[in-house]
Amino acid sequence: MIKITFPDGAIREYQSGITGLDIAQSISGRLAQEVVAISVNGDLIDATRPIITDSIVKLHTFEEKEGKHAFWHTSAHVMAEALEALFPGIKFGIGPAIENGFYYDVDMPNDTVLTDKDFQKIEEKILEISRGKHKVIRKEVPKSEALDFYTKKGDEYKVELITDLEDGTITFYSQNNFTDLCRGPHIPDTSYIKAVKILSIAGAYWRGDEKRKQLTRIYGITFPKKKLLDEYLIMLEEAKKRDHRKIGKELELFYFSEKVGLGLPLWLPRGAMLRERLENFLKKVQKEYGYEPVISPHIGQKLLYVTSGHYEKYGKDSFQPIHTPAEDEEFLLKPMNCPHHCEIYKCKPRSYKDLPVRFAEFGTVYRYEQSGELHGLTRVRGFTQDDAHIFCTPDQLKDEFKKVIDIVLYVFKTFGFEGFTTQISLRDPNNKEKYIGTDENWKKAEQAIIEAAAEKELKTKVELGEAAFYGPKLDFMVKDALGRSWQLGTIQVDYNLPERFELEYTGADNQKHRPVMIHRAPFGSMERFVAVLIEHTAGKFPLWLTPDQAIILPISEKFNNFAKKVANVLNISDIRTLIDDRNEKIGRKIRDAELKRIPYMLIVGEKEEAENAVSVRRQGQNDIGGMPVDAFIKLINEEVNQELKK
RNA sequence: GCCAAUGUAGCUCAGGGGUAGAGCACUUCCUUGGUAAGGAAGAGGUCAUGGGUUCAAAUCCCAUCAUUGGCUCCA
Repeated sequence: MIKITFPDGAIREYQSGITGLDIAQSISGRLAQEVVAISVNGDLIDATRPIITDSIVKLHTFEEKEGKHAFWHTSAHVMAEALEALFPGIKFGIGPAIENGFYYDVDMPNDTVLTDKDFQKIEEKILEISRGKHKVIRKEVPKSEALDFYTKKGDEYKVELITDLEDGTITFYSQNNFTDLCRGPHIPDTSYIKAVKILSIAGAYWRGDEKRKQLTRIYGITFPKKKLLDEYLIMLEEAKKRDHRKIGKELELFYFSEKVGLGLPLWLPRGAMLRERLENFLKKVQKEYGYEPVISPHIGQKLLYVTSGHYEKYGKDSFQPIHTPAEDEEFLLKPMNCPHHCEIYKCKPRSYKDLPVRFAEFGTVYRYEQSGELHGLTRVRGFTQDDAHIFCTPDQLKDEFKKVIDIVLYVFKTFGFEGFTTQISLRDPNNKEKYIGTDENWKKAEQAIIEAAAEKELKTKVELGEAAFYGPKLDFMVKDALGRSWQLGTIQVDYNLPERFELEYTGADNQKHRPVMIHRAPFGSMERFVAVLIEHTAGKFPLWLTPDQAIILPISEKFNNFAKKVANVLNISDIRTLIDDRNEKIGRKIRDAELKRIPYMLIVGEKEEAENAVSVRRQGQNDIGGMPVDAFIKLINEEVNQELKK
């Protein structure tokens, strides 16, 4: 007999060799139907594998991440079998489970091109295989046998994968007529898969290497219940409705013109006003934190970026230098604000008594992004960073870093990004050539970030090799209303630019010292932040920020004059107010205002005119009653104050 | 940059070798209506661009450009 400990601490005894499924069965028949994988002493394994020693066991259903992973991994295998049946001669790369579903990279036979017209027959074939209730069988194989299997099959991708594996660790999983190299774990049999959707196809380089062959990547998702698939598809529809490109067009916030150039957004009046409000919001916060505004031009001498190291690192992948006509001097479009700010620091001698100095600028920068990478406002070629650079003494670094964290947290709170995560990006210790700067400085910088984050009690994930080339960083990722993750704010420590620009301050000892620099952008860029905010709010911006706060809807044209009077009063009181004086019925005006996501609709007719009042309707709600104009102004002001409260 | 799909009116889209279509938006007229679409008429398009095939191309073929979904990249 062996002892099995459950997550709640309960211990039960079972025969040695019992499986996860048997354990589930001993608890309830229903559970046994739902368990798709188990963890034994922290290792995720098949629910059908025997357990032979005392163990801590956790049962996973599709509800859990681990269960989904096994479920989708098996689904990838089933899809592979379906593809092999439909397209004989197809070769397989890798086919993992991902956050939402799975994919398989395949090499289509004879250059067949797969299109979305093939999706349905693939789905049908997958369901046909699933219904067969084929057991998923695990088999450990020696490396020689594994190589032999795929060499005979003619699948060079799998052969390459196996060549890199160590003998003795190789396992195959089979279901029905299909065998795949796989670490597992997998669900017990194929019948768990009840609903499937092939989502999209895309090209993907073999092993992520653009020099190697491009395979076809097929994305799909499966569920143990049809209902779950339907819900997922509804969620996808919802995400599409929130797409910032769509809402940006509907609300006339920004526009892309082919003539202006790809990736170069044009901010329309309502978008520009919104952005201006965002900038003012941050300027106010920054002023409180002791930042000073600076302004730098959009181009700079090539030498500036040679000094900073950006030219060496990115020169080839940037917009190419601009030459002056007479002298043939070279200028670069500004890809970063920091070199300019370093020169501002150098404009006069600095004393330790002056530090820290904090230069802030909404600086527009230009970066050459590959054409295929451009995407709405989230990936553009010209964008404005809410940039600032803090120059401080090494002793001040941690405190300054913590103050920046405070600003970022305040920003996130104000905009309702509750579920953010943070990532500390450090240098890859095995690949130091990728970075500039001394080991000692890197060590100090990394240490400061780790400590500051810990002292601010941030839950961080540490990633090696993700640092910027000049220093480590702390990034903030927010999840929007649909749970998608976006990187926004960033804080980076930099010992290298002060070195390269030979920045100095005079210490209390009357000696020259080198300051440390912090780069930081709480929004990241105005473009990306607005995009994420649109998707997060579905275009229903907070009242203080939204382009139009109120719209007056006269019942008929007879009340247009009164409407103008009210609008005038409100606009004078800094409430951004429109009038809908079209020759339309009130129902129509309400509908259009709702679709424009204007927070307050003020209906005025005979009764309101007599009482100098408005009848108030909140967007997304119904009539919330009438009130005097003064009372409405108070209501708005209170709501705005509430939104901006610290 | 690479792979694939797409490109028809301001927007969303249907159509398809032989008069260019719908809904919304727009203009004018009627209507003056109390909480999510009042009615009528009108205007609006070199069917992305350039070539080719054809008696005839928006439709078929090729190239280019752009958009979308991925891949690679991301200071």
